Amino acid sequence: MNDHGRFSISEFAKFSRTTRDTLLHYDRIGLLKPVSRGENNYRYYSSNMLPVVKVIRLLQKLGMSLEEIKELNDRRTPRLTVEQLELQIEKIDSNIDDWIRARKLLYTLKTTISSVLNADITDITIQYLPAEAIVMGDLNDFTQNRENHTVELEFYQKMQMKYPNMDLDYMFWSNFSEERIKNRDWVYPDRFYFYNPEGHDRRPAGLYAIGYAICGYGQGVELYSKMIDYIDANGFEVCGDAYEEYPLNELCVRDNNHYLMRVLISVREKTADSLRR
Amino acid sequence: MNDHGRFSISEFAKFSRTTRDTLLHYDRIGLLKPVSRGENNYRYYSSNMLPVVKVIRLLQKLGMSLEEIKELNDRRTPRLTVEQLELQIEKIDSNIDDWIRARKLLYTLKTTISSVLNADITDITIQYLPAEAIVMGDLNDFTQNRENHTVELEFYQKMQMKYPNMDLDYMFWSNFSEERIKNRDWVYPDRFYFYNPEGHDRRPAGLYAIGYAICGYGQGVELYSKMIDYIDANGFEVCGDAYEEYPLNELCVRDNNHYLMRVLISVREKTADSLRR
DNA sequence: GACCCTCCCCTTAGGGGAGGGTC
DNA sequence: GACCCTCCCCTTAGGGGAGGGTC
Repeated sequence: MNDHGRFSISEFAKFSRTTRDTLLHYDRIGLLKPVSRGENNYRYYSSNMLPVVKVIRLLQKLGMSLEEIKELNDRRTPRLTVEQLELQIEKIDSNIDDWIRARKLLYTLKTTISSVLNADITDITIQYLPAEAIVMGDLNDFTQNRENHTVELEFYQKMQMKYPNMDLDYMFWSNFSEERIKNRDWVYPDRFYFYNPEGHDRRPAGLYAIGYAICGYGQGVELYSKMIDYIDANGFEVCGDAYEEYPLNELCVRDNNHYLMRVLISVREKTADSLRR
Repeated sequence: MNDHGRFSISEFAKFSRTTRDTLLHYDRIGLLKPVSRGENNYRYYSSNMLPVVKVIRLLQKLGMSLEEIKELNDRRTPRLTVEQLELQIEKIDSNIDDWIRARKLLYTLKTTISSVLNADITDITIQYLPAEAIVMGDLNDFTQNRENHTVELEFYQKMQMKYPNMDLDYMFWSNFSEERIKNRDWVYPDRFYFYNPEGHDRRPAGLYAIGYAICGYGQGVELYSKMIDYIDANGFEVCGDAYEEYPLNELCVRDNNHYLMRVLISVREKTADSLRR
């Protein structure tokens, strides 16, 4: 094995799966010079330089600028290289974690949207739903006319404290207590929650009245009245929390008055006792 | 939950873990406009826009330009979004695979360098070495004065055919047959090989004479003579292939005459029979 | 005809002020 | 004093020719 490689620049570019332009640029900035120049001034590369290109490209993908790479390269020793390699391996591990999280987020978005794509949204229905993993926030503090975004910010910050390792980039929705629903008071949600496969809380399994409305955020209040009438008229009664969420929202709908709101209200069949009242 | 968010641009930047400048830029190119502008012309954002920022950033990380993202965004419908999400999830999976491969490469480099950092390189030694996973090439064709880089290119291309799913970005080294060593002919290697945790071939377990030289590529030939003398003088004899590799090379050494060459020659103790000859 | 050279201009996604107004 | 606005200039890592020579 000798060092007098005779790969022309384009051959070497193909060999190393980069481009001629990239190699020209590396030469220009002094990061990677060809082993030799022909009498015609042609650049010649050696196969030994291949892994060097590979490592440069990898460090770039890991976020280093060519200048930083050049600096490392100019000071390289076996010991420093081992140190750097260990560092970069850690970075790769953290990248992999990031991608796994990102995947979870996209997957949750996908299943959320898919879940309503084929749903019949014109009718109110009563369905049994299995439990679902969510993260439920603390009681919101809407006293003294505190502004909406302050309360949201608070929720978000508390969540970050409580679950420092959890991804909080999910959309969050509104939860109303049984009392509030019975009082027909559905302006200020008691709590915020969001779906997350790792959530420790549960939207409990059970019967739910499910209704849909196409509307903007907070513009679908009349659905609640309709649902409560429907629940009563069909021999059911509210027996737990209500959940208001927007499976189709700005992420996939352009017109902000045409989001899809879904309301779930926990119900049970009326008992003889409740019928008597 | 209403839509009249009142996050100022800097608040929202912090909230969404981006920068003010980025949000300004998104506004400028029409990708993400604030929900409203104050009378003072201040930009106001709503918490609902948070996942939108997240998804934009994710798509960027997945290699899309802001223009492409804007285009998708301008045509978004629930169905198209689901399609896109599926596509991007596949991309993430392929990214994860890429990082896992990259990790393997860096890890192999690291262990290779580490393995000689503390080695005593002044003496020739005889050591038992366990088997090691490698990828071994076919017989090289150096007939008719074929050029070195042609043979290397051939090796590389054959390897790509043979192991289409294997990473070929490793450094490859020279293997000499027992005959060649006995004939003191170590210019043209019989085969090339490289270390790879997934290699199907093996550098067999057994006794090896191990020698080191600090030199440039192909400049350490006298080590072979020394080693053969040493082997003979100590009651051993060559009984298999020799391996010539450069654990410290351009990747971690600046001076191309100060690489570290390591030669392994397969040996066994002389038998009574071989002593008699 | 395909490949190589140098020189020069262009792009994306923001970052960094300057100069002036607002909370 | 801290934050907001607009306007304008700057950067990194190449890609895309043009104009001319080489295999």
